[in-house]
Amino acid sequence: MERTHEPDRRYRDPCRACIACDVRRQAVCAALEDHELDALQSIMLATRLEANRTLVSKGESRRKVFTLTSGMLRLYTMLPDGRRQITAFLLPGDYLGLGDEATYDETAEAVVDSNLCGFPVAEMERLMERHPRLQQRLNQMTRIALRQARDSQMILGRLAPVEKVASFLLVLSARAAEHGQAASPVHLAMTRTDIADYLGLTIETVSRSFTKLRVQGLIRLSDAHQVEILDRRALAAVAGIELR
Amino acid sequence: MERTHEPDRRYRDPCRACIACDVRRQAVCAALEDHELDALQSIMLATRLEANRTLVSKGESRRKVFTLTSGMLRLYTMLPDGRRQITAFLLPGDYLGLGDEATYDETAEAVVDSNLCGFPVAEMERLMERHPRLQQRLNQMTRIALRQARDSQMILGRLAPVEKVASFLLVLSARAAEHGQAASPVHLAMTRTDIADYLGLTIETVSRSFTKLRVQGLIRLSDAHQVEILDRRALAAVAGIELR
DNA sequence: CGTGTCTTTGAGGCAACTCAACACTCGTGG
DNA sequence: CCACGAGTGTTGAGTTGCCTCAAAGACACG
Repeated sequence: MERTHEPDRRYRDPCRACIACDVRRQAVCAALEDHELDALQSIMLATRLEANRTLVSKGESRRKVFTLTSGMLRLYTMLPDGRRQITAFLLPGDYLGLGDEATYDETAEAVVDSNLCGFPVAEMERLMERHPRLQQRLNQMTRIALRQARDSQMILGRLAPVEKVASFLLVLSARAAEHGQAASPVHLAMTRTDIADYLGLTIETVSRSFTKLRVQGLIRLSDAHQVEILDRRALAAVAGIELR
Repeated sequence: MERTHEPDRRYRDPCRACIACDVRRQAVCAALEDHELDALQSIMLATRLEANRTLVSKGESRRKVFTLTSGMLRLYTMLPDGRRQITAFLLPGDYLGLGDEATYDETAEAVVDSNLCGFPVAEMERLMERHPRLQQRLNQMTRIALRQARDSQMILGRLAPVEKVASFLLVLSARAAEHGQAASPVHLAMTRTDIADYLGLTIETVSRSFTKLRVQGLIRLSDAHQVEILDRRALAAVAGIELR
């Protein structure tokens, strides 16, 4: 499933200026005024990543950081015996490289074909010195990531399988809404294996949980990757979790 | 177990200047030079917190932030039905209030009698503007917390009970060593209930896991709260996790 | 129309949870 | 001094539910 050979296929698309970017208002660059974007754009390297390709591997030296502009990434770590824990799914606007260590502390792979803006770490740091708001924005994104990780701890540690899946759907729905998309037909770009490795379950249990929610009339599955939320309130009750 | 009545018993201890503080080199204040400490000290309010007292509750308005100087705190959130997930144990030098929202997003309680430095949020923010390194230090601590939370996701999602307990011991041992204490007789200040709520287990399973590790000769329990690590390598193998 | 991937469903076993009892420590008070 | 009770931890027995193993269905692609 995961390949590691040459992660990047770079290209420059002159038509696609930062100022007209889809995630202009959600990514790090939201911290900059329009007229400041050039500085960012000049060190930016557009990157296309095919589905299931590895962008960066855990332990690799951390030379570049990225903003996801389209598609989806999964961040994970793996145990020696192959068990995998996905710690986050990145959506457009999200940032990769929040850590400040010399190496990446997680592997990042594309869930579907994705586009990214890559920035050399050294130049990015120089830029942040000149534009403190860029730094601030990044710190804010780190705090958001921390909150999400702690929510995830609750989900992993204390929720039953059906509850996990219910809360997963609600979180995805909320995040889609934040990105200006419809909240209800939730599109699950990832496979059941990904969901299982994110929720600490097996694929069979994930599948059975979807079935349970469907039978109870809380969701409708037009196909395995399109989930219509029929009863949000009941779903939230099953999730047993506060909606943000 | 948790009480919420008047969390703070304040006192000023003039003999105990910041400059001579136990956690001078580990807490936020490590970012300041000795001669800059006055600024911090002038807005500081020493706080003593008895075991099992609540310092801040989830949802409460976030008026103060804290540095733990001695003792231990647990951070947790609770589901409506009483299930609890502890997301972190804070050790001396750790910071409470990394989030930037208007309210605390987790409850913090003392595991044992603890001492803290409290800082009004508004004054702390003003101080950070004047001392950017303070801000930087806080951001660094946020990134460390994020990494710990993601490690915890792996532990919660993919490790078996014995593996969870083994890795818990190793993490505590490593953190004790960071704080200049002995790595081997690990002192577990928290109860089995706390450990269970941190690792996503029941107290019985935690207890049985300790017994298994003991029977296998990996640890020695002089009492329930003193764990001697007899075979660190084997324990790491059981934990199945990289040692940082 | 085969082939491979992904998903769903079924059957059975095992491990973690539930329930219960007991050991131990530490105060308190008779 | 000992009895008592509360709180905490350990151990045992039984059950439930998730995981394992297996098979079949759904779908895309060549």
